[in-house]
Amino acid sequence: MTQMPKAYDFHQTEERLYQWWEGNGWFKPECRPADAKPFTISIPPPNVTGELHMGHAMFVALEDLMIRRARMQGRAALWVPGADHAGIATQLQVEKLLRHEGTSREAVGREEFLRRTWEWKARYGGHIVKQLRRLGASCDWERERFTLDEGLSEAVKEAFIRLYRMGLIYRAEYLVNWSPGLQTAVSDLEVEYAEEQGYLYHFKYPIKGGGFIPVATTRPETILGDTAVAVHPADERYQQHIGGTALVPMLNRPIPIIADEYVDMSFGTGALKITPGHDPNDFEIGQRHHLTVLNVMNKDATMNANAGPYAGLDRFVCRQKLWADMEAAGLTIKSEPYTLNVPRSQRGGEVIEPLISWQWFVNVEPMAKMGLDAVHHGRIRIVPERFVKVWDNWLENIKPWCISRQLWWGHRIPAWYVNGDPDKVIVAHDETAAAAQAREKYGQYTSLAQDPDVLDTWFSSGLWPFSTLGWPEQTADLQRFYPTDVMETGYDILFFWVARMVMQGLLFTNDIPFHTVYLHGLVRDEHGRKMSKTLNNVTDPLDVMGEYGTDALRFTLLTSGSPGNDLNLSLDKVASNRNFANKIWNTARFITANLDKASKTDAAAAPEYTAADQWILTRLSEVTADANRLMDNYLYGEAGRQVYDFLWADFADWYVELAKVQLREGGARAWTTLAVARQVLDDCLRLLHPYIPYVTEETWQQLKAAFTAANLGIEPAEGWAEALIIADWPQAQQRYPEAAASFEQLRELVRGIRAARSDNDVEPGKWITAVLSAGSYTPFLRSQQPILSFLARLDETTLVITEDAPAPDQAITIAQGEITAYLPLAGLVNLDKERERLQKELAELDTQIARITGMLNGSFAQKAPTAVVQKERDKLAQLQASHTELSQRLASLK
RNA sequence: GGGCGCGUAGCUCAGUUGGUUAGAGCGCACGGUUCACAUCCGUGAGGUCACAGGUUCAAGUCCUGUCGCGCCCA
Repeated sequence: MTQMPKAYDFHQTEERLYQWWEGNGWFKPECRPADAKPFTISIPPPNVTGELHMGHAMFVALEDLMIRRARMQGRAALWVPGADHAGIATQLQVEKLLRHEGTSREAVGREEFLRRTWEWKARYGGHIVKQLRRLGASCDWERERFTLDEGLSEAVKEAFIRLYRMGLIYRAEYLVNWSPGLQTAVSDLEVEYAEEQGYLYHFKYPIKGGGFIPVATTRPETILGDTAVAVHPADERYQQHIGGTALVPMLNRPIPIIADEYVDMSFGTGALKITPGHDPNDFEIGQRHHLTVLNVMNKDATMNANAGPYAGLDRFVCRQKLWADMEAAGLTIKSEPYTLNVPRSQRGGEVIEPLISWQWFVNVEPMAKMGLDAVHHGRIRIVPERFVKVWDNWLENIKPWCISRQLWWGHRIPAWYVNGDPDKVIVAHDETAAAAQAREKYGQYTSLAQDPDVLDTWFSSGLWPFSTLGWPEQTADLQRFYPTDVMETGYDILFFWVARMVMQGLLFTNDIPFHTVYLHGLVRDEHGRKMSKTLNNVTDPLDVMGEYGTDALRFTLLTSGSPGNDLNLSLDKVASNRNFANKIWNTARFITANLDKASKTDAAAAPEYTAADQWILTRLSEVTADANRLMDNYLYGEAGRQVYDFLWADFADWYVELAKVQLREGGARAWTTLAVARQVLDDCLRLLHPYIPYVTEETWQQLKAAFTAANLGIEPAEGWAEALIIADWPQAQQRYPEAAASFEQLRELVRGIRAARSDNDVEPGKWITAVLSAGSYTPFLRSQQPILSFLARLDETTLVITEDAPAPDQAITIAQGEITAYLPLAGLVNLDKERERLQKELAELDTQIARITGMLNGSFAQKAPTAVVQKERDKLAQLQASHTELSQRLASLK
C-alpha cells in the first residue's frame, strides 16, 4: 500500500487536475445524457483588457460552485465563458501604445487603428481568460465567445435593426454627458457624482434699460451660453422684470427674462440663469419655453466661437478670466465657498460636461415595464430579495439610454446617411442592403456613408445570455440551454448589465434570459476599505492562490460573508482554509493507512454499528440535509461553514479519534468502521467539491485508489465514479436519534473529564483512575468503555462503571445529570480548590435551575409547543440531579 | 430628499420559518512530539448581540424610534 504524502500539496495538483477534467470533456454539458435537464450560466464577461482581481475570483467561485453542484446532480451543466470588448478601456490601451510610438489614433486612421486593436487583443486579450482557469472555472471553453465575434456582432446588428423598426431607437440632438478626455458621450450610469469644494459666484445680470437681477452660479463660464434668466412667477422681487430683456455679461447678448415654477425662490438669489446648452435642468426649462440652445464649447472643452472673446480658452481658464473681467466691469457681487456635486467620468475621472450633440438613443420604457413585470410576476427571482426595491426604483424612473459612443473600437452603428443628409437615414445589416434600401427610398443618390459611431459596450453585453448561444439563429444550443438558469454577478452592475439583459431578452427572445439573479457583494480589504491602487491595498488573487492555493481562496470568498453583502477579505482566513484543505487530506491519509486493519471476509451483509458509528452517520445526515436546504436557497456560505465544522469538529476531532479504538478491535468492527469513515468522508468531499474542487478531487482519487486496491468490498452505493467532478450528489440517509443522543452524553462526559484534568494540571498523557456512577447509562457507558477510556485517558484496568457508585475520598467530582464521574487523583487533589470549584458550579446550577423553574411555572408551560417545554423539563431534571450530587459531595468535603 | 445595508468576543465575520447557557477563524493564556495532520491536539479567558421602547410564554432574530458608519438613487 502506498502512503499518501504527509501534507496536501496544491502546487502539484491544481494544473494537473484541471487539464484532466477538461481533457475528459467534463466541463461540457455533453458529459451528461442528451435528455439530461440543462443548467446554464452565462459568465459575466470580463473586459479583454482586464487583469484578474478579487471581483473575478468572487464570481468564478460562486458560479463554479453552482455549476459543479448542478453537474453532480446529473444536470447537463453549461457555463458559457467569454470576454467583453470593453470599448473605452481597450481603446485607451491601444491609444496609449500609439502615443508611445509617437503617433495617434487620428494619425493612423480608423482602419489601421482597428487592425492594431485586434492585434493587441490577440496578444493580451487571452490573459484574463487564462487567469479564470486558474481559479478552477469549469467552463465549456469550446463555447467561448467574444462580444465582437462575428456571430455576436450579427446579434448586435439584428437587435439594433429590430429596435429601430419598432421605433424604439432614434437619433436626436440632446444634452448628453460628454467626456472631453475620452472624446465621447457616456450614459448616465457612467457618470459618478462627488461632493467637492468650489464656489458659488453671485453676480449682477444687467437688465436692458437699466438695473440688474442678482444671479448665482457655480460655473461662470456657462454664462456665455445663457439664453434666458428665470424667476419664480410668484416672486414679488422680480415681478416687474418678467417679460423683459436681460443682457449677457461681457457679450451684451439680449435674452428674455422668463417665469418658471422650477425656480426655487429661497435658494441663492432666487433668480436663475438658464443655459440649455450646458445644463440638464436648464435644457428642460428651455424646452418648455422654446429657448434657443446655445453651445459655447468645443468637444475638447475649450470655448468655441459663441463665447466671443473667450473662444479657444479652456473651460476652467475661461471661468477665471470671465470672472475677472466681470469684476473689472463691476458686475460681480461676491463669491463664496460652496460644496458642489461634480460629475466625473467613471472611466477617465475628468469632469463631465453636459454638451448638446447628436446621439442615438433607445427608448427603454416599454422594455422597462416588461422587466418590472417579470420580477413582480415571479418569472425572475432576485436574490437577495431586497434588491427588488432597487430594481423597481430604477426601472420605474428610467431615462432614455444613450447608446452611441464616439469611439472606433466596438460595434459600428448599422446606419447610413444618404448624401450626407442626417435626416436620410438607412438602417440595415450591411452596406449592400443599405444601398438597396437607399435606392428604393431615395432613388439615385451620390453618397452613402455609415455613421462613424459605435455602440455602448453594454448594448452588446445586454444580449449576452442569448447571443452567446447563437441568437438570432435558432441554434440547437439556444433551444436547449435558453433561458439560462442563474445570472450571478455583483450588485454594482444590476443596472448596467442585469437590467439590460432582462429588458433585451424579454423583447428579443420573448422569454426571460434567466430565472434567478443572484447578486454578490464587493470584495474589500481586511478593514472594509475598497481595494484601490492609490490606497495600495489591492490583493492580487494570483498571489493568494500562489501562496495558499486556489481552494483556500475560493473557500474564503465563499464562506466568509453572506449573500449581497460586501466581504472583507482576510489573509488569515485564507491561511485557515488552506489548513482545512490539509485537514481533509489527512483524514483521508488516516483512513487509507488503516485499510489493512480489515479484510474482505470481515464484510457484514448488515453492518453492526456502534453508537459512535450511528452518531456520526446521524450527524452526516443532518449536515447533508441542512447543506442541501441551504444551497437550494442560495445560502452557500452557511452551507459551506456547516460542512467545514462537521468535517473538522465532529468527524476529524471525534470520529477519527475513536475510530482508532474501533480499528484496533479488527474484524467486522474494523471493517464497519472503515465503511463508515469512507461514507462520511466521501459525502463530505462531494458536498465540498463545488467549493474546493482541487483538494476534494485529489483526496477522493486517493480514497478511491486505496479502497479499490484494498479490495474490502467497501465502495459508494453506485460504485466508484471515474472522478468526483462527475460523481453523484449526496443525499441525507439514515439517522439514529437515540444512539446519537447517548453518544452526545458521552462526549459531554469526556469534555468534562478533560476540563477537570486540565484544571488540576494532570499531565495530558497520563492514564488516570475513574469511578463512574452512571445510573441508567451504565450499560451504555460499559459498552463504550474502550472509547471513553481512550478519549479521556482513563486507565481501563481500574475504571469502574456502576449504577450507583459511592464517592471515593480525595476525588474530583464531575456531575452530568444522571452521570457522575469521580477522579480519585491521589495526592493531586487540592481540596480547597475543589471545594471552591464545586461552589462555583453549584452557584451556576442554582441560577440555571431558578431560570428554568421560573419559566416552567409561568405561561411558558401552557403556551409553548410541548416539545420545547419537554426539552426544558428534561434539562431541569439533569440540572437538579447534578445539583444534588455536587452538594452532597461538597458537604462530604467539609 | 427617497431607498438599502451594516452596528454581535481584542480583530474579521456567521447566526433565514423567534425556542438550550449566542458561534467560528485569527489573536490571547495554559498544557501537549505515541504511528492522519505542529498547515496539529486538549483546556481556558473574552460578549448589557449600538441605544430606547414595543409585540410575544420566549427577541441577536419581528415592529417603532434614536444614534453612528457605509452604499445606491435624485
